Amino acid sequence: MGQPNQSQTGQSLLFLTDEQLRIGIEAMFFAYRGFTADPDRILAEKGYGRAHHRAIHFIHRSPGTTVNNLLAILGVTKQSLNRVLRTLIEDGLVSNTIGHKDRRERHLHLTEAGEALERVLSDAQRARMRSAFRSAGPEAVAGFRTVLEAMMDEEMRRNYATLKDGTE
Amino acid sequence: MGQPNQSQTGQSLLFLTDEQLRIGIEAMFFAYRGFTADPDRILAEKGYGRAHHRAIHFIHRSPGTTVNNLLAILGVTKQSLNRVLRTLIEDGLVSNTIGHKDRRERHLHLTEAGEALERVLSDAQRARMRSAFRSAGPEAVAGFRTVLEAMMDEEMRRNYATLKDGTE
DNA sequence: CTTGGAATGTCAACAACACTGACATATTCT
DNA sequence: AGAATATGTCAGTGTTGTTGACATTCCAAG
Repeated sequence: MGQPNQSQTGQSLLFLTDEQLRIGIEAMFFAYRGFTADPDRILAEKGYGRAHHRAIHFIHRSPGTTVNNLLAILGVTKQSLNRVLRTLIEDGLVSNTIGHKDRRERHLHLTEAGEALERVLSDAQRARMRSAFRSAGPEAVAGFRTVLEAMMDEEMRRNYATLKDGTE
Repeated sequence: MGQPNQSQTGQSLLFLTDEQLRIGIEAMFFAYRGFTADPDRILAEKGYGRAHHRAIHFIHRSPGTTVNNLLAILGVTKQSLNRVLRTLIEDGLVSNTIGHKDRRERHLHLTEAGEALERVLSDAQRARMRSAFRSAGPEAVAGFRTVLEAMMDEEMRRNYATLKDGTE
């Protein structure tokens, strides 16, 4: 693994050297920091954290989703999610309605205040993404997406794909 | 800015719609999870966390670096870094030598055991990165890097650039 | 040389948020 | 009726971030 892999078919695989991979790894690290920096600032002012942002984002994305659905997407324990959800409901940002088909389920929606916060957060995040996309150009963006998709766990790739299709 | 990319009929800017940006945002989210998944598993077995991994990675990358250098790169408080560093030193993974030019500084190095753990961790992370790069191809990788670089904060982009050059 | 400020690093206490485990409740399925 | 499912809660623990206080070392002005 740690071995240099130069004895392949030659220079066509130069982008797979350990050095290139290290650069990719550090690019991920630093870029993710930028990716979360703007929302983090807004959330900190309001006494929320990144976990609240994730919940708000995916409830906005899939209105009426259940707690179990959210659990699968976020990949945290229900105790952890519940703590976040409880504060969001108490603060009137998320509503919690009993399912009519299966009354065990709780369907989650953003309230008007919740949608407002979501907009502020995603505007900030989108602004940075837009600026990065614009300066990189469409082909770079396509490559960006291709690599990220290949980096996901299989299970997450499925979540991503269904979200990508917009079919929920 | 200078060139006419903006004044076109919108066709060429389709990749900047809010929907496309949302997909990019979620791709970052899910991919980062995959990116950290393998090291996280190894670290959990040994009772360490992601912060330990970051410290180990950058000490390996820049042997002899000082605590202050590391602080600038990692972007955390010195108290937070110190806790992590202390356990690594206690466990014999990192060595801590007083600077001879400036005796306030501590120069950090990985011990043999530290290098061994670094290798295990980065092998795991590189394996995933390599597989993603290989299946995506060189052009996608170039785009990936371009977009990530544009997404960083200015300050982090400087850190990244100096690391990228390998000049420290 | 001494002294005071700046730089560097360490210790202590606290908060956010993840985890596990155990358990309660309501509902649905068999 | 009893098993399984979906949700919520309580208690305890660990990592990692924060602030505040403090010790050590260096350097430069007096």
